[in-house]
Amino acid sequence: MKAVSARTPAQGEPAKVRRRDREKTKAEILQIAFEEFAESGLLGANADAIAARAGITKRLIFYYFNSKEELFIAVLEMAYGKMRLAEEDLHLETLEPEAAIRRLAEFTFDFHQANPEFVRLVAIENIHRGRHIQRSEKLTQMTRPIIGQIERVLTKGKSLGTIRPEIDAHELHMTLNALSIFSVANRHTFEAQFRWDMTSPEAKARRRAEIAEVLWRYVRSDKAPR
Amino acid sequence: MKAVSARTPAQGEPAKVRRRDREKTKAEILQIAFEEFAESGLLGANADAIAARAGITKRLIFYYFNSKEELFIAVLEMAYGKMRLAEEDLHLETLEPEAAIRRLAEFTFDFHQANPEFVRLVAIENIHRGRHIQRSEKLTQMTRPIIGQIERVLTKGKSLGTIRPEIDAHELHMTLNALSIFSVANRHTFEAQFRWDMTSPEAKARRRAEIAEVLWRYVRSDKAPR
DNA sequence: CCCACAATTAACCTGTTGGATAATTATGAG
DNA sequence: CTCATAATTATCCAACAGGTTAATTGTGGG
Repeated sequence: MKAVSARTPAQGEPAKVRRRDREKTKAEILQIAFEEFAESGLLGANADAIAARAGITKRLIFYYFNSKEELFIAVLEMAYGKMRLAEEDLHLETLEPEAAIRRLAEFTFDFHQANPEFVRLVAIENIHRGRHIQRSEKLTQMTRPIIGQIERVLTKGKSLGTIRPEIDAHELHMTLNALSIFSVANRHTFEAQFRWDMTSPEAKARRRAEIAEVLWRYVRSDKAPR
Repeated sequence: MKAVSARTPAQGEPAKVRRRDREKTKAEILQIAFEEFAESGLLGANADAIAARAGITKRLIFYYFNSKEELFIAVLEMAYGKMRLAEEDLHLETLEPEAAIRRLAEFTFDFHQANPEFVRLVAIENIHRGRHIQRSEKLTQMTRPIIGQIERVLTKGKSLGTIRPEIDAHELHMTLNALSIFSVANRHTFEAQFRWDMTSPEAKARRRAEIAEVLWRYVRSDKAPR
């Protein structure tokens, strides 16, 4: 909470007097654009609406981000950046293989459940055939440290004989993401088809356990039945 | 191939003279709308473009389908109907549990790979929170016979002791669909992040086998290691 | 043969919305 | 204090696109 100007606004006074803070303004636009894009898609999101919610003029959006598409790319960069950060906090190395795999599964599931806007954004970007993620230097460069973590868990498990030698880190990651993302991304059509509530705490808990189980049974060695 | 009018068009003559066939015109609009919606989404798809490709006037679309949203619903109904039909041709009952589960996995994978437009359409409908699928009588009524088939396989496997008793048909179906759909729906962001080609014949074959393996290892009983 | 009706077309209308032009205002360096 | 510059606003615009009005034309039944 840094001082914004010479005039100190009275406590509780609505901050309607916009201070000229480049970074803060950009960050606010980005956050609101994130929500709007996740809600309505690239085409559905409306620049006027973003400006209104951010309490600024539409022109400012283009002043800082040039075009709607570039704004969308910036939003993607921010969203993926946050996930990457969260992944770094996982310390799978400290755990035994089975615990590590289960923790990884549960972490991924929880992350997607807690960030449905992110999941929707990814779905939207895929509808657009990944054209923006490809165009972004930052995103094509951005490594995903989680792959390294998974590889280390697998190596350890394979040498201990508790994990099958043929398991591949990328395939595992794909399997896990597929399972985890589906629960958020395909919620609506699935619920409509089967009248199956996927949002209740019980349904979520069940699915969370199920995914961890699927994953562990997939990787575990046949020789070491538990 | 039924006769369309008194005048028989010469072989190879472009059928630019539109015959006044209500059902045929509707079907053509529907097919092209399906492709356009899958390609560009509900908002991105363009009525003029659909009309142009169908060789008719835009007005006809609204004459037959009232609005873009209703056209989209009709497209969804057609697409889900086709999947339902395909599912009926699966005869899992004739197979032993393991073979049935593997066949189910491979069938589902192949269907999604062969019908990426369908997968995209489902993703698009989910972005719109399933609002159209909910509005459609036909779709909310439409049962999915595959669930019954899965249940019968599970029952058989459980009584034989080859499938774990706690496996649930809906959870299994969700797991399989998640894995299968992901390979099509999230192709682009996944490929961009990991530079992992998911479309080569080898990658597809590998993934296909992997999914069948995941599924079987998930459902099989601990007592009967193969 | 003809006419009622349905299929189809041509032309139009209007709200929306990315984006642009140009003026304004706050701020910090000197 | 002041002035150059950057942040911000007010206003406008042109294209696009969903939907409509009204006219036209083909066809099958009488």
